[in-house]
Amino acid sequence: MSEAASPAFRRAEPDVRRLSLIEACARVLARNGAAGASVRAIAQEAGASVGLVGHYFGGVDALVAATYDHIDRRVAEALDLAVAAAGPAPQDRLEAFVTASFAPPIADTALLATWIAFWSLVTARKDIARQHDEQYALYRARLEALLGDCGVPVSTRRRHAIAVTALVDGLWLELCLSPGCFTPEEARDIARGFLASITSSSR
Amino acid sequence: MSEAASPAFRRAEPDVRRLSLIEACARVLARNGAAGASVRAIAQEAGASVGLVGHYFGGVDALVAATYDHIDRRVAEALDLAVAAAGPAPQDRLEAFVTASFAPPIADTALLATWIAFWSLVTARKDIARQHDEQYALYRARLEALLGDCGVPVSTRRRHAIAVTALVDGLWLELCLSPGCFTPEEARDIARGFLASITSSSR
DNA sequence: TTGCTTGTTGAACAATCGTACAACAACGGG
DNA sequence: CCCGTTGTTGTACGATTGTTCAACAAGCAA
Repeated sequence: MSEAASPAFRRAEPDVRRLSLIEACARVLARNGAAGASVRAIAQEAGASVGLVGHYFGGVDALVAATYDHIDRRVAEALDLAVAAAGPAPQDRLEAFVTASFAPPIADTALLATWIAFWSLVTARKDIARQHDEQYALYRARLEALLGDCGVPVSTRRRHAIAVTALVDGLWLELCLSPGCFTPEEARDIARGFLASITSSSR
Repeated sequence: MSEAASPAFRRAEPDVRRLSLIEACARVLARNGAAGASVRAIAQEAGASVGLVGHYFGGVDALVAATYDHIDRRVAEALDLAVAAAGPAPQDRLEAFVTASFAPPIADTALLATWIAFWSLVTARKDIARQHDEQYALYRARLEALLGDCGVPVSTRRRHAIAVTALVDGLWLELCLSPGCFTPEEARDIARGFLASITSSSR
């Protein structure tokens, strides 16, 4: 009697497997913090073997960097979605872009864990520092474009983009780090007020 | 012939030894990042043995927490110094308090490393989360007092303190994380402009 | 079916981790 | 001078780390 035993494992499309490892890494990061994100913990979370991490990413640091990159893209998509849902008015679009950082899925402790793990690599590794610079520049460029649509002149656009980014980052960080200190609504109102002071003065 | 060999080690005052371990921890954190802050690396940096860390702090996490606490106090002292040097005018004192974060010794990659290492513990450990909440509340209370001196009414004081803290934290973070993206002077100007919009509207 | 490609596994490895603890020695009080 | 206190040392220990790699098997082509 020939018995077709269930396969010991499934072969996956490279991209699919990569994604499952990345998502597992994000979950472990959120659950155990940066210190607990070991190869074995991530592999177990993904239902794969330890060797696969090395096979697809070469090392743990690279996997963390890839996880940051992936989550950063997801954040960017969430921001795009918020802007698209805001309608055509430039002011509304700018406000939607900014305040989306204080609501799910962006304001999330799980995201913070990934960010912190990534930041802890920026100081030591040069290539990761460059990756951070690039993604930060990308975010600011999007913000500058939205500011431009609201009539903020080129001369002050860069400066205001830096300011808004800092304010949002600071609020988001504290919101994730110690929720209960202030509410997402308060953060949103603060950001709104700041945007109003910018766009009203450039008209 | 009785030879008085040079002592193999010196006994130190408990506080002195604690401090030397804390400062060594900060240096290692700055040099190797959060991942490289092992008991052995810290002990070697302090010129002490591995056992002393356990003797004085009980564990590495507690040492990192103590390091954060110590550096946080040093930052508070630096802020006090900046305020004291600013003179009597409330506006000047507030501005000095805020803009001091963008200059040495506060704007420093070494400080950032300590902060990140500490943040990475906040998610996982409850007692460290409470320590963070307390120190954040302390900072904000100082800021609220300075805002009050500038005539900001009680009703909006809390909200503005949260906003200023977030802006400063965001600027400080990015300044340390990728220096060269914008200058300390730009950060200072941005913070100044924000403070002006707060204090001028409450008069 | 047969054979090849290659995604996948998991054991093995050296290195490093944090903690515990018995032995040692510096220092002050007798 | 000696003796007790205690700060200090460093080894030993088991657990865990990241990485490597030979063996295996899933899936596809012929």
